[in-house]
Amino acid sequence: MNTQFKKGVLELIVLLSVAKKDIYGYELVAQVCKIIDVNEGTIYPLLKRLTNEGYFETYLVESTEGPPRKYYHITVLGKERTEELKSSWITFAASVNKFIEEENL
Amino acid sequence: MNTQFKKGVLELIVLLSVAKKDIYGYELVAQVCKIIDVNEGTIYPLLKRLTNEGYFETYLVESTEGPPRKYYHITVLGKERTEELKSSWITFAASVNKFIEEENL
DNA sequence: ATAACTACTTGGCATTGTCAAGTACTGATA
DNA sequence: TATCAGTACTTGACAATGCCAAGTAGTTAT
Repeated sequence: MNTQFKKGVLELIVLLSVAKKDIYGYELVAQVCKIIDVNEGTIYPLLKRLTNEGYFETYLVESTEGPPRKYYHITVLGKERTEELKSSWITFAASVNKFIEEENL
Repeated sequence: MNTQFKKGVLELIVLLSVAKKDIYGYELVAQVCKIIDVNEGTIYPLLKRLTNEGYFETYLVESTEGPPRKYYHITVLGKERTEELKSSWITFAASVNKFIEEENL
C-alpha cells in the first residue's frame, strides 16, 4: 500500500470512526487497520492533533483488561470538519478516477 | 482542495499523462491543473525525480514561442510503475469509498 | 516472576507538496 | 530600442503528515 495515498485520508477515516461512536485509541487502530494498514505511531499523534484542534473531546474509562482507556468523542466542530473533508475527498477521488478512465481510451 | 490528498496521486497523474503522449513541463502543468490544482514548483521537481528513477527519458525541442521545451517520454519501467500505481490507487480509493458509504448507514 | 496482551506516548526520520524568487528566450508594443 | 507579456524551466527553504522504533505501564495467566 502506497504510504502517500494515506495522507489526509487517514484524518477522514478517523473522524468518521469517532463520529460513529465514542472509541479509544487502541480499538481505533484495530478498526482503521481493517480499511488501511496503519501504524499505532500514526494514529495516536493524529488523535492528539484532532483533539487540540477542537474536533474531539476525551474522557478516561477504567478497564479490567489493562490500563485505562482514553475515549474520544466528536464535537460539533468535528462534525463540520468531517463533512467538509468527506465532500472534499469525494470530489477529489471522482476527478482522479475520471481522469484514469479517460486515459484508458 | 486538500493538499494532503494529492500526495502520491500527482505522481500517478503525471505518469499517465506522459504515458499518453510525449509532453513538456509547461504544457503538463496546464493539463494537470485541469484535474487537480497544482503548482509549477511541484511538477518540475516531480518530473526530475521520475526521470532520475528511470521512468522517463527527455529530449529538447526548439520553440518559436520561447525557450526550448524539454519533452518527457515514458520508458518501459515507467509503464510498469504506472500500472502498479494505478491499480494501487484503484484499490485504495475503492476501500475508502466503501468505508465512507458504510458510515452513512 | 515472567510473559503476553492491552494501551498509550514520543522522538527522529522520510516523502512530497507549496511558495517564492530567479533565469532566460521570443514577440509585440510604445 | 526599451520594456512588457507570455512561454519555459529551476531551485531552496519550508510545512504537513505518515513510519519506525523504543519506551512506559497496567492486567491476567503460567
